[in-house]
Amino acid sequence: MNLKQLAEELGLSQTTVSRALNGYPEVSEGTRRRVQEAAEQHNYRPNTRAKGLATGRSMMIGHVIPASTQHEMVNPVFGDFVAGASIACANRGYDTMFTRVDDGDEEAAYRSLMGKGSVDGVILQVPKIHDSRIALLKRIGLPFAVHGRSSDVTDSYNWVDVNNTSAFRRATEFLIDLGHRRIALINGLEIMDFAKRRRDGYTSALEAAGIAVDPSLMSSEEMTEVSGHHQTRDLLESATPPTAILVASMISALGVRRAIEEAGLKMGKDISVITHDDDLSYLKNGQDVPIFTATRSSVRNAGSILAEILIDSIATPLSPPRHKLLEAELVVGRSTGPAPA
Amino acid sequence: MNLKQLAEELGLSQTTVSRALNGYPEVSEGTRRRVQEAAEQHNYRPNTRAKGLATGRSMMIGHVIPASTQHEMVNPVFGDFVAGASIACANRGYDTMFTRVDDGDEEAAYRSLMGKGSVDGVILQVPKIHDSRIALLKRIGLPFAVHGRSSDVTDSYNWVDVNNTSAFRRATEFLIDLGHRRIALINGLEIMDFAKRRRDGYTSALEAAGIAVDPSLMSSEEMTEVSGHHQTRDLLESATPPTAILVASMISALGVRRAIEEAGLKMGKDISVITHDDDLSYLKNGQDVPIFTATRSSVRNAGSILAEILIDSIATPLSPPRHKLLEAELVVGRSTGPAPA
DNA sequence: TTGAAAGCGTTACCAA
DNA sequence: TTGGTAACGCTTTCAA
Repeated sequence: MNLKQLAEELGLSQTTVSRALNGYPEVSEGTRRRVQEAAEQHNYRPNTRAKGLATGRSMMIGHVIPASTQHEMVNPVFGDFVAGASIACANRGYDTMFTRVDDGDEEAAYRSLMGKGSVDGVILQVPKIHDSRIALLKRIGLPFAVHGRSSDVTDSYNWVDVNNTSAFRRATEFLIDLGHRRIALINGLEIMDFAKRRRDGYTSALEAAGIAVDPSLMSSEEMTEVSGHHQTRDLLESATPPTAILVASMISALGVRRAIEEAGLKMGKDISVITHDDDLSYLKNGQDVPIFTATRSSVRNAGSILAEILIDSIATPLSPPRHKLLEAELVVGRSTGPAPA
Repeated sequence: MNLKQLAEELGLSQTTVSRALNGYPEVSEGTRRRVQEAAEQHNYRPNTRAKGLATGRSMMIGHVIPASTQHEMVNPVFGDFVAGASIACANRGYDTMFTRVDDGDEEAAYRSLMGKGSVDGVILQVPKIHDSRIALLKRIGLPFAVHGRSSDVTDSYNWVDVNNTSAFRRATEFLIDLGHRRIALINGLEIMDFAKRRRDGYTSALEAAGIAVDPSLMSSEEMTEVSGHHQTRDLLESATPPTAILVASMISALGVRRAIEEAGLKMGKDISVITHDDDLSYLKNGQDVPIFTATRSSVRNAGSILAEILIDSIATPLSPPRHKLLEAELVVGRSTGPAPA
């Protein structure tokens, strides 16, 4: 059933039926009800492509996943983020599209999405410290928003991020408070912006406590079980092994646990381990200090906020962000778009 | 740049340009080259929605993810499957769309996708033993293919599955060969078809070896770390604990490991544990017997084959599957569609 | 080998 | 408050 047939059945014009269904004010209440009922009864849904062609919008938000980030899909937070974003999109009438590309084909993918008009905007994840995608998207004019920040990029853009720096600072402080002095950091690749921020949090806590930063205790690799395993093994085999380990990723942590077990050590007794995905807080001077709190739900929340911001910026590219910015424990949202016209 | 502009620039009609770009034979080679070069140079891409409207196809394959299956997204095999499918789709010119729905809204989601014409077909995952989605999709005429099977469904449909039964039979045989007699199965929820098949493989191996199936050694719950943990704890606390555990999911296995560690037992010494995601084979009478081999790449492969099958069935709904069916170690593909006209 | 023109199912402008 | 009609950007039939 299409609009034409529905209109004929009702003895009305397509125009009126369309208006009634899309909530235009100039339709009489009686007509509107009649139209809505008929539409309901015939299970009518406007064709996406026709609607898109007429309006010039695809009502679709894209996610481009390069192969190298592929293993990120293993990461629960990826799923949480995407779920949060896609629900928020759906609430605003937007669908979610995935494009999986080989490394190096990303630029082509964005150009293609833009050229074919298949999406109204894209969500960027896992930005690098210097991320060329941002400049590209600005250049070709495809609206976007970033989950995370890109330190070296001076262009303005919208982003939402977890507060990695303060989370890792607090975690390090916690371990210091427990009496640890040799605290290792098992980090992700530090071309990733979030990894750099995490390290910054870690080093700043050490420095504040007057503990020298020891490079041999810091390790930066892909966040996989295999990497986590040998990063840990190397640490444990060194002349002066750490008494505590701070792990940036739940996936790496699998390998960390395994290596500790293999070394015959007992976690929590011989060595302390904190992972970013732990839901953790502790009492300090009678105060409950959060460390990593509900990371996964924060990320889901971030996805949903980010989607909202993106969609707002699509609807009215030059208006100020009409968004309540969050500055919650772990989620920081900020909109640094151009000033309104 | 759109077709009209490109045609004007070339001094040709839209018709000819369209034909040249879409590989129609009746275009002279000279014209074709000229058109292709101009298209290349201007970075022209046909608008998806216009093309879709004209052809009646959306060139989009959908995945509907209900909230309850959400946690499946945590499972690496989910990512692998989706990656395999989406690459295969891309190779055939199809995009991939995700719809995340609340539990119970699935039926509405499929109806909506069909009604709006947003997808040409959908991929079903994690079928239940009796799965009502299959009948629904047949009823509304939305092409689909299933990753896994639905034992209680008698309708014909296309599916690709991992051979769960034989994998779990072999794994159980392996443990029996090692001398184990009290082998536990930590399974997913057995309303899922694959979970039932896994149990069947497990029990059939026990029966073949003359070992009585002990219900107290079989546990069936959600595949989460928390469940895996307490399933294992219960097993270990029983009067007659198992000497080996067969775990259906890598996520549950996290909890299993933790529970074993907490009980002060050592894996591989006090108790043997095999997980479905292990890449495992063993020597038996001088022969290398595969157990779980490269499950993740099998699943990726399954995704790709399934997408191909789905797309073939969309293109020519009544033709016989022109597909090479696989009967590899762990992947079984089979097409049981209606006979060709 | 090429082109004109009629769709595809909507929305949106301009009249009535 | 309603309707006629021209877009939207492409494919496809029919003619030339």
